[in-house]
Amino acid sequence: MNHNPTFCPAYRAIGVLQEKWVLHIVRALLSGNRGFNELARMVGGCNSATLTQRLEQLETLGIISKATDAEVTGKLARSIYSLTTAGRELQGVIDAIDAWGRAHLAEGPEGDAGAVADCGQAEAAFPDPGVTLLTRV
Amino acid sequence: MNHNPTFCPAYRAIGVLQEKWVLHIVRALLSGNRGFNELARMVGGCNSATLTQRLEQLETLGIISKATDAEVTGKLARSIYSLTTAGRELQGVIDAIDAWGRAHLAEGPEGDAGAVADCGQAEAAFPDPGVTLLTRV
DNA sequence: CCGAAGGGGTTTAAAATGTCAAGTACTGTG
DNA sequence: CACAGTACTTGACATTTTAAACCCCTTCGG
Repeated sequence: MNHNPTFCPAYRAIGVLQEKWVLHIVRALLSGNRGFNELARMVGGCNSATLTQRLEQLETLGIISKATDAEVTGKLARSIYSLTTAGRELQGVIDAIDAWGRAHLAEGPEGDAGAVADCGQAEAAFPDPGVTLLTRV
Repeated sequence: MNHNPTFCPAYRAIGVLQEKWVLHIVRALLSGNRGFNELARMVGGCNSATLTQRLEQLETLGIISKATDAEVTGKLARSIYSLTTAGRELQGVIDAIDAWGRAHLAEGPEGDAGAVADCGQAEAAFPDPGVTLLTRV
């Protein structure tokens, strides 16, 4: 088996989804449309530079779309990011990851079993670093 | 909503799966156990240094396991990587990504429509670079 | 015995990427 | 008017990935 990027959609899909933050962004957007700073706060740990870049890439790929809120009076309109149809269909991927995570990552390396909060609809802003879980060596 | 790493399995799962190459490695391993070089060829584009690191991390996470094949004639210790139960359960995630990829990434930016090979069981070795699809800016 | 080939890596420095703290530009609020 | 909020940009800095060597070991062909 090979996963030649040119011919294999799955290989390419992985290439897109494995990019840092995209899964987090999609997950945040699945729960509703968001503004830039709002998104930044939700994915917790992604700075504006990286977020701007990812957002542009995802827009180019047709996964998200950016709308400018015309309601705002002045020149600076509030940007609103939302998922396109293609993006919304990533729900299945997120669900699968979510299910796997609950089954195998419930108690982390720290041993905090029982602390499996739902976090699906929580609202507090966490300025937490985007920990990787993978121990860098 | 927040995806606090400490309390949210989904957040952590994303953290693990978004690491470069892990999805490719898991996908390769889902089709059978593999040796180091074999794996390197299959994920096409991942060099040995990175692969070694990822493999170690995935082993630590309990997603894959490494065995040394003692059967080989003489003392040639061929390493064999395989998925653990947890790793095998990522099949659902891969399937979801695969389905999404087929639906939305079938014809890439290059416009090579119709070239959607199955690639699920293909065997040729592709020394292709791990293209990212996301246009770096 | 020697060299080439295959397997399984490690080491190196450089290139690619990601991150951080600031700063820009503009507006609505107190 | 100072300040907070919006959406970014910038330039220096840190981390990650990468290619290319290099090492060890075994089997195969002369």
